[in-house]
Amino acid sequence: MRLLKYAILGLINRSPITGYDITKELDERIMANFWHAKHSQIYPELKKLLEEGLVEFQVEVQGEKLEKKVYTITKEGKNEFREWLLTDEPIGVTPKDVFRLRTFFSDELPAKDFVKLLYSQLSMHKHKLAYLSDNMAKSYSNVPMVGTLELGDYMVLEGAIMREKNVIDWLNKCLFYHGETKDKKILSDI
Amino acid sequence: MRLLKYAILGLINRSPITGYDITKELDERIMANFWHAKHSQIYPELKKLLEEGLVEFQVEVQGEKLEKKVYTITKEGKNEFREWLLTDEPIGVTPKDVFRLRTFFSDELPAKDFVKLLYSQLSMHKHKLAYLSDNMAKSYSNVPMVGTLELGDYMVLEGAIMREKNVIDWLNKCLFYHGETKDKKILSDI
DNA sequence: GAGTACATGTAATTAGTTACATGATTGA
DNA sequence: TCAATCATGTAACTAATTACATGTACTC
Repeated sequence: MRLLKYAILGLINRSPITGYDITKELDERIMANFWHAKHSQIYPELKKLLEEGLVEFQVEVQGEKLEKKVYTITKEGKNEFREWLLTDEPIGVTPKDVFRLRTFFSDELPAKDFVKLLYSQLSMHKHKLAYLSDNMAKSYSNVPMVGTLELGDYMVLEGAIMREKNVIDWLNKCLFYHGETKDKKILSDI
Repeated sequence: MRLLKYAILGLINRSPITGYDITKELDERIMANFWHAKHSQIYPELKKLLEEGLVEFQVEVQGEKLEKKVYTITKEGKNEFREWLLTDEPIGVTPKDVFRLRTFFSDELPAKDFVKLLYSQLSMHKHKLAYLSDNMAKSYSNVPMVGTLELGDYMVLEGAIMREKNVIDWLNKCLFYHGETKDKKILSDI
């Protein structure tokens, strides 16, 4: 389905960008909440898009001689991207989740060992939630208008926050089933 | 990281099973809520596990001549599986989500087209939630005991239900941001 | 001058999907 | 007898990760 193609095309469509910056978007910034790719996948894909005439680039020189390729989208690229954006799709297979795989088989483990894993996951997801909430608070004081670039960012960021909260709720439920009460949890946090 | 290895090993560890039935578990049953693989990936992996001495099989004959291989786990297999089950891990990259990719770029679309996509996703996720809830109601009247096989099933099924509810909440929020009120939604459902 | 970030690529390997291939069993 | 399901595999291809490879710019 060439989905990476559309992730990259969409980014270039937003504004001219280098392969390096595309990598950063997909690796650390807001897009990392629903897509990711390493630079070793991005550069070959850019080459392909170039051959297909969907993007083009101009060389910009940074400092004395460091050349960077700034990609822009072509008319054909914009058309293909818009067409893809409009297509509806079935919800497809549920993404893989290693911790749920462990949870499924957790009866093989002494309960106290699994509880330890639950607390560890809980701690990591709480940190991630704090990071995302902080990002949200710093970036938006209210919901952006429909039709703006910012609303897309806002919706996916809110989705990521809701997802983390939900995972935390689930982990707490699993802890509860293992006899771990909120009181115990608070003590363990100190 | 050979994660499919552990998914398969865990299943065989639960009880002797054929490649065909492993496929069904990963394709349609409860495991599909957090892992999946096609038979074309499973049969070669079973071969590998066999070579590594982690599993073995006996041939059972169905009817006149249809042979099936029933796999069981070896002592070494059980040890490796238990060791893996105990290891803690970082939360890792967020899984890819095509609809969120579209959402991120939704400003490129006329609002009414994106709203249509939102309603479509909402409908599909509601159906999935109904299916999962039905499954839960039919299978469990209360939470299984700690240490039972059933608690693993219960926790991941509950996790899947919570996840669907959460996605539905998020879709409704996105619809709200686009001026779609609950009233409108109810009308559109008729 | 050293370390980090910027910048772009390729090679080798592993993971996963789609298509090809074959045959038996069961129930309507 | 026909269709669906049971049952097991391989081949070709696409997607993704890890490792290899190189050089510049900026800041302390």
